[in-house]
Amino acid sequence: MKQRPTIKDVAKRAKVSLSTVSLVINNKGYVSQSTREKVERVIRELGYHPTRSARDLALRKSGNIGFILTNDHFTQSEPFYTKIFLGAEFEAQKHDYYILLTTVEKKFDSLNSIPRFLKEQNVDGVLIAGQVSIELIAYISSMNIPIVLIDYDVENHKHSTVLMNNYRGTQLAVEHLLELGHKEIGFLGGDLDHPSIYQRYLGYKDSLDNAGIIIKDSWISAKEPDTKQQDGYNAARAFLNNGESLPTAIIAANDAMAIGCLRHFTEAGIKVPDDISLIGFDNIERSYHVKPPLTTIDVNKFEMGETAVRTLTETIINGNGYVNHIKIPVTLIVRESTDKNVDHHIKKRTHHK
Amino acid sequence: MKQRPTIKDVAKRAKVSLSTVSLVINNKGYVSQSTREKVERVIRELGYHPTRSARDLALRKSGNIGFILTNDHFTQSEPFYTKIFLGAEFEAQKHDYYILLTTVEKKFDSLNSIPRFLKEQNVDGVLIAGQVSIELIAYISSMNIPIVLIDYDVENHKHSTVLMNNYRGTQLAVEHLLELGHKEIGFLGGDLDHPSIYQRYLGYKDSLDNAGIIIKDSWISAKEPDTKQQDGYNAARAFLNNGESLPTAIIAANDAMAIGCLRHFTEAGIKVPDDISLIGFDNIERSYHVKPPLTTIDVNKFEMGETAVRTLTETIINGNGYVNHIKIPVTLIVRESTDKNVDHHIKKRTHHK
DNA sequence: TTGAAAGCGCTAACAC
DNA sequence: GTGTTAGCGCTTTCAA
Repeated sequence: MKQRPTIKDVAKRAKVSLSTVSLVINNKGYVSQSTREKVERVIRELGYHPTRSARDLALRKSGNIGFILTNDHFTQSEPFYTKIFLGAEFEAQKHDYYILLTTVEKKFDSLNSIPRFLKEQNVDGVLIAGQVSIELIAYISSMNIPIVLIDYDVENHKHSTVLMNNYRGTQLAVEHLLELGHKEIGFLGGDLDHPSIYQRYLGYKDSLDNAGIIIKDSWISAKEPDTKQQDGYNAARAFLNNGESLPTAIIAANDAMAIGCLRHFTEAGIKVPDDISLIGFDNIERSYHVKPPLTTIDVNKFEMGETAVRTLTETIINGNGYVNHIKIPVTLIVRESTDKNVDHHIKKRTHHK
Repeated sequence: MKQRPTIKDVAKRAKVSLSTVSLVINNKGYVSQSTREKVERVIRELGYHPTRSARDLALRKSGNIGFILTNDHFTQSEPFYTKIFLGAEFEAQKHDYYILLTTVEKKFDSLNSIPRFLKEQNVDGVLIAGQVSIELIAYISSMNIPIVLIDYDVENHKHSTVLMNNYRGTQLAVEHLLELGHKEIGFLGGDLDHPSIYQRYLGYKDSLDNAGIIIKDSWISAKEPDTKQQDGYNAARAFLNNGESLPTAIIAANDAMAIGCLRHFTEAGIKVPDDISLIGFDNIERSYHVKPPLTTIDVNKFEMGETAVRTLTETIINGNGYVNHIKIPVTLIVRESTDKNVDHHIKKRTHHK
């Protein structure tokens, strides 16, 4: 790094003391308007910027926050976490923090899984995104470093969380379908043990309850082990084979499952949305490219990152007792997979007579 | 950050001076085996770790390297740059550097496009990945900060580069096809002005030249404006409509174009690899999922990141005069889109008589 | 409202 | 081999 001006140079040139310059830089204490302006001018002339390491040393902080996610999450093709990172980086800038990004393996391994910024105590707080091993979370927790969990909720912890509003998401989906005239609405879910999926299920169930609609067992398929495309495909087959009539619309636990479902329907000659409406969740890129494009639920990932950093900096300032659970709002994206196909059905039934 | 032991605590407890401890930590100078062991033991006992800011301040360096890529590149669904980042982070660890990742807009804008670690001079060197605006590169260059360009080659610059060996890639592709018995090999390229694409074209051309095969104009389509899937689709149509007979195999400038080409062939009833063999380039995720899975060229992204950091640290040490141009080796991934379909053709032609 | 001086934790001469 | 000491550039009492 090339030689650059120090606070001393600024002081000398502005003919004031070091501390005055420091006060100006940090907008602290009382400095007369005239000296302030003078100092600011010199700073500009010299192109002065405080040296981070010196400041951090004096302040006894690292000036960094760590961002941890799993390898899988970081290199997955859906840019979900990268967008969260971008939001985090944007907000960190406002608080004068740098973000140290690192990935860890899914399974905990006390030798390799511990990010070096933790070993070296080079962060003032940590952001954890997605399903990071609870052992690691416990480890960090034991170091007494402020933590904010993003898009992941584990039980029995005392950290702040930033999640998307899963419950509200399926609520929006149901409202949309009700407005279109649907009364028979199914839910295609995978692993209900996953907190997010369960919230989505609850949002669906409560909304129909509130609308006075009694959910038939045959409208729900939630026995799949996971929530991937293949699970959606299998679940769709289960729907078709259960001997009951299909609901007029289905809400899937996520887009991947919706796409799998769509694929099976297509193969079985069932048309979306003509024969049945379909809603996904997550607004992944592919949800837009399938035929028909999926109506789905979107969340602002950038905002998740921003909020997480804001919460983390507050925790750093207020101490570890500060805990906050934030749900980021979701929005309904209406595309072609939902329609008033209730009418079609009625028409069809009429024809059948 | 909680109170932690300093070098002073270690010295006191080990009953040695500060400098001895420092020497032990940094593996410098001469320290007797016995004191070294004593100090190391105390360090372990106290769980001591040097404070970065203090060290950086004393060393007058930032201890960070910047990693710049465009927003588009970072959030694209193909995890190309994220893998490069991972490799870079891995190597940075060895050199005791932290990586500050930031994205910039594609178009340069002197107000917003300049990463803050540059303004604040908080990096000792910079990695630039992909097509970052040349204005920004010039700006950084003017700051006299060491730069290494990754996967991007601009003319007239004096920086080190880490590129994949594009030339060797198409050479491998041609060799593979020749081994299968192909003699009529086409090239489906887009924008030949792009340095990487041009290298791929050259590798193709030179290999056929060396094999004594004279390339027919009709085997080459390189008039498309870009290298996306749609361009491949269009190029494939051009092939079919030029009135000449198709070559027996085609090498595309990248997987995206190959997939577009494949799609058009499928629509036109041309079977891959039965009627024609097809090779892509880049080994993107989708190249594996199309039917048939594409034979393609792969490069180790992780290694690109590692190499870039290694080169950068060398430049930081040796000064900006140090320039190195490194090509990362590529490998051929044989899948189902290539076959000895030359024989099929011959058979067909025989039948036609 | 401004200045002097101590100290943050570490490195690197230089002396012993 | 090991200890002493003077910074690195900044913040922050405490006086003035």
